[in-house]
Amino acid sequence: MDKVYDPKKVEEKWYAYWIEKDYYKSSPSGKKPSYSIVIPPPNVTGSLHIGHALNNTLQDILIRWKRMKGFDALWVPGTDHAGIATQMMVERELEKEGASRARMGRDKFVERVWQWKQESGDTITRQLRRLGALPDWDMERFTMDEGLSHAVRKVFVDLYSEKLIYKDKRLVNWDPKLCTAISDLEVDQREVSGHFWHFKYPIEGSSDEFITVATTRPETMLGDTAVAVHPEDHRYKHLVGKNAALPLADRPIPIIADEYSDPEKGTGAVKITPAHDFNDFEVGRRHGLPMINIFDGTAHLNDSVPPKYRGLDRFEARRLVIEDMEAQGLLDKIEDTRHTVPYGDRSGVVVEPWLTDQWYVDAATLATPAIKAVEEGRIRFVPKYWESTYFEWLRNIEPWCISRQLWWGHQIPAWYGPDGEIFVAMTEEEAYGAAKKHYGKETELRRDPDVLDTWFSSGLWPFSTLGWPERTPELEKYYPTSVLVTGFDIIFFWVARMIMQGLKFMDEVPFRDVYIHGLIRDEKGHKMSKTSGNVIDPLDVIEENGADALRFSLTALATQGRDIKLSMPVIQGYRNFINKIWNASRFLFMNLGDYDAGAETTKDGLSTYDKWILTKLSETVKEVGDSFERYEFDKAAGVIYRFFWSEYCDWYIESVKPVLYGDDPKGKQRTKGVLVRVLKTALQLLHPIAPFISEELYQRLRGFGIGLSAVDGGLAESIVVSSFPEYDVKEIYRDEHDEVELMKEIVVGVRNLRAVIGLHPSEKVSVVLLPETKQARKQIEDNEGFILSLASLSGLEIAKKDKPKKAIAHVIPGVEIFLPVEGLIDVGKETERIKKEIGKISKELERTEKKLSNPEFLERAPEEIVKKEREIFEELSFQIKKMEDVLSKLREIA
RNA sequence: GAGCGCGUAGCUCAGGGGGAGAGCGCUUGCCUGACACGCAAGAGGUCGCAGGUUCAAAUCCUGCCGUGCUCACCA
Repeated sequence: MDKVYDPKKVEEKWYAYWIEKDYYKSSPSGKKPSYSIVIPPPNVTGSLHIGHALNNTLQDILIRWKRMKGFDALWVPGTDHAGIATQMMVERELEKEGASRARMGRDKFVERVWQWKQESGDTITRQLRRLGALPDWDMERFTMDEGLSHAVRKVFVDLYSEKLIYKDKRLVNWDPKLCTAISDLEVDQREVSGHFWHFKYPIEGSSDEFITVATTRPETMLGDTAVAVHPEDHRYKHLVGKNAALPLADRPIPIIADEYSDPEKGTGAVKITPAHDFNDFEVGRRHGLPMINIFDGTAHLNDSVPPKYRGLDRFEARRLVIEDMEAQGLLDKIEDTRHTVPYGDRSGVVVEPWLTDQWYVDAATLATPAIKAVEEGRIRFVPKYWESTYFEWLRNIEPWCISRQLWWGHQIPAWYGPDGEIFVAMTEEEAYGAAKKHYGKETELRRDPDVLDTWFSSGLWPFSTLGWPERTPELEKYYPTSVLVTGFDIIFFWVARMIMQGLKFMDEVPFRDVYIHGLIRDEKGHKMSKTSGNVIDPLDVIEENGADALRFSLTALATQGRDIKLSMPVIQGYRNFINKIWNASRFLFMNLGDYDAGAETTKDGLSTYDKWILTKLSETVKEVGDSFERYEFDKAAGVIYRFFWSEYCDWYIESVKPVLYGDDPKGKQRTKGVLVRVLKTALQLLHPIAPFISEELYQRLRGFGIGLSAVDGGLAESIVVSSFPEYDVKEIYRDEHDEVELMKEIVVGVRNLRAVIGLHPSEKVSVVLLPETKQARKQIEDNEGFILSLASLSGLEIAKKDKPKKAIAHVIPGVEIFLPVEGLIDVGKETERIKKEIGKISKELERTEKKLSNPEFLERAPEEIVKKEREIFEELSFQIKKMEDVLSKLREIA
């Protein structure tokens, strides 16, 4: 066995083994209770980033743990077709080849995207395997699969027939680079520096009167159809009803009174451009104003503006409008300002409010039951406070624009007759059938060219992946799923929509729990991004430190309700832990030799230390199980870490060496038995978090004839299918536990004294112990070997009363420890050390005394608290008193 | 502007009414027959500030300060 664990030698091998053995498979026809998770499908174009690594590690932990607990665990993997991202990517590829989407035509282009998907679409799922994620690969889904597409059409048709989907002409967020509508959520509001341009609009029929408006978007003035002032604004009251002469465009526009105008803001008069501003749109509707669209789809000015400006880009137009206004003396002034501007989160260009026909979902209607489900606790967010984020959004939800002017995605199942009549149907034949009925004859139809927002299909994911609308065995057994594990950034995009759609079409919530984990940031707390160059690539980490080290790090850091600051040194720390496990096991294997596999089951003749470590193990088993149950991943990892390193390695293994190197054959077998038992149980606790090393070591144990019981009975041929340890009170040995804890304190005390005088670790000396009670005396006698060995002593004297004259001392509750010193003690230094110690303890004693002297405390505090406080008082008093003695001794010497 | 978090050791973070914790870093000493990705011993903290509730507050409440995120508005 290598001195250092090498993940490369084991990871691939065991992953292949798990697949070969079908451990990943769920079994809908089986009798086991179900536990199911659907993966938040990563973009098919994506590659594994650190956020995916965290998200999928947590899901894998839950699935592996539940499988070991005897559940029929289903984890559905898959990817999302990511309409815009994928289309953009393939278009870029085409560009390099000198081809283009437009020249190719729709069918060819879509075919090309599919071809790309076949060739490269599995990148991210391949990378998930490297992480050790073990979903049910036979259930892998893609949002554009035929089955899922069928579900999408069905949902569209049903919602349309209920009028929950409708077509409407209103302002949308239009991305002029991608030439498609996007939803509110896909708009990124960024604060930028800009200007207010104050424009003077002449009043019609007056040569010297003006009304001044301020704008951050001068070019839109070409589409103005009114100027609004507040009805109560005295400054402008006389102008209401008159017209302003819109400069440049040379049109009269009415001056209207509307409460939207805020007298406090700007000039108090506001230009109204109903076709290019959401607020103005509302004003326009109220007053029946014309809506003049001045842009084409790429945000170049169209023929609705004077010829001079036609064809200009919106920013060129802005420049020219300002210039022209200034030339006409109508530019009043320019103010600097900071304001927010909407950007497309994909394209990065400024989004235009643009008047188009789009398909909408009546989200408010679907939201009502979705709100109720969470209010009533049928869905539980962990941590709970995310519920308020969820509620706030759903209670103020806007119609959801679901149509996208793209080619890659689910084409909307709507067909138009020559007169614009709409036929929504599952298939083209059905549409034609309906048209024939409607028109009374065969009629040519034109299909709506648009596709649906990608989130529309991912909103169906928890049931569309399980075969809906068919009532498949999978759907029956695994819906609702047990938990959704995801980041808070897609609560609106995805979580809320799944809940709305799940309740609508399954009449049942899509998942019981929603576990929201944090975002991974760099060590300074900044978001990781390619542009800032601070990304930690999970694949690099795996390459360098192994998947288990990465997984353990992420798990240990996954505290609830906090983002994760990740850095390489932290990962290395957990890699060291993985290596520690390797070496503890290596130690065991080196000593296993003639191991009798029956030894681990014997309970007779267990030593105090055996019982102590078994107690610690049992406590660990309980805490790990409880932590997983509560999604407290960090705690589970922490408990395992401390148990394994600070108890098993630091104390148990060390305590056992004399036995292993001694000549008591029975004791050796018994000890090996306990070592094995503890190790294999610890490996099981570890397995959900660190699957590879736990499997590797378990397989090596099997080489010695050691096994774990399998969930399905018999011996487990892999730790994956072993039965997760259960807490057993019979394995708690309180007395032995306490006894060893005292011995550990004595050992630490002795080591402390050794360090004080700078003794070389190999130098064996003798100490004098003075126990306060008979019980402590007996325990020290019983554990002499332990103390001698772990404190590397040559001898140990248990004193009655006499304390050694020339010695340095250390006091722990109930025991005084003396290390006799050859030659002279440095009295000054020693006095200082003891005084410092007394000072520390005195402070604590003071606090206790204060409490105990408070009659109200004695009266009102619970009895156990008072009792405990008294015990503390006794302990501390003992220590102080003994150290005072030491001090006076020191004075005698001096 | 509104909502939600977070301020605990040098750093990253647990804890969450009753003796201040971990990891990393730091100091000192060690290649001790699993491991230097290691072992041992240490140093280091008015638990952001101010009030309040309580026998008892790092912990609960209120306010303030600092900090982060989300949503909304911006002529």
